[in-house]
Amino acid sequence: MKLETTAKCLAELGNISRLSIFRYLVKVGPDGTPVGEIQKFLGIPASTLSHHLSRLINVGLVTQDRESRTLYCKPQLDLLNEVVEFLRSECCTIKSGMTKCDK
Amino acid sequence: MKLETTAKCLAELGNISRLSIFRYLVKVGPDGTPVGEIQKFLGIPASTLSHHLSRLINVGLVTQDRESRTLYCKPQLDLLNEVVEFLRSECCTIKSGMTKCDK
DNA sequence: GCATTATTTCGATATTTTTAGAAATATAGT
DNA sequence: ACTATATTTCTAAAAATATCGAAATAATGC
Repeated sequence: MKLETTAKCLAELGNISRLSIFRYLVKVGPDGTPVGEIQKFLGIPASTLSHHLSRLINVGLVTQDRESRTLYCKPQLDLLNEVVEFLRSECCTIKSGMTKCDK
Repeated sequence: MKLETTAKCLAELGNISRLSIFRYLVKVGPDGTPVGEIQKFLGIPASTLSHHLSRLINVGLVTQDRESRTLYCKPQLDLLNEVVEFLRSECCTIKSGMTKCDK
C-alpha cells in the first residue's frame, strides 16, 4: 500500500466521530448496519453523520448497500488491515535501503 | 488506550508530510535524527517542517533531544504500537458487550 | 561581542474541515 | 396521489490546518 493512500485513510480515522462510527460498524455488525442505527447510538445529527460516512466511503473504509429504504453500512476490514500492515512494516522497524523515492 | 487519544495520533499521521517524517525517523534512525537531516531528505521548508514536527511532538509520537546546536528527533514506537493495537483490538473484530459508554 | 549554524516562532494567507438546519430525494405502504 | 420513513444534498458559518518567508532564538567558535 502506498504512503499516500495510507495517510488518507489515517486522516479519515483521525477524527473522533469517524473513528467511533467505524468501531461501531465493526463491533455491532460487520455485515452491515443501517445509518439510522449509527445515528441513534452516537447521537450525531443526520446530516453531520452523513458527511462523515461519505468521507469514510470516499477512501473505501466503508461501503453502503441499500435494502429498500434503509442503507446498510459495512466496514471494509481488508482496507483497515492494509493500513495497519503499512504502519507495522513501514513505521515500526528499521529497514535498510531507504531512498529518495520514499520521500 | 482511549479512542480520543488514538484519534489524535491517527489525525497527525494522516498527513503525507507527517507520515513521511515519521517513517523516515523510524527507518533511518530510531535513536534520533537531526531536524536538518529530515529537512534535507524531504525537502520541506524549515518552518513548515517545524510545524509538522511540533504536531507530532504534541501528541507524543516524536520527542526531541538537543545536543549542542542540533535537535535530534526520536520516534516513539511504543505509542505507535499502542495506536496499532487499538485499531486491531477495537476495529478489526467483533466484540460483544458494546455499551453506550463506548460512544 | 560578532559571525555562523540549527531551528523555532511570528504573521499572514489559502485551503480544508466540521457542524448542522433546511430542503430535497428515494422507497414503501395506503 | 399522499404520507411516512430513511437518508442525502444544499448552504452557510466557524474553526482548524497547511504553507512559507521573515524575524527571532539558541548554541558554538573565533
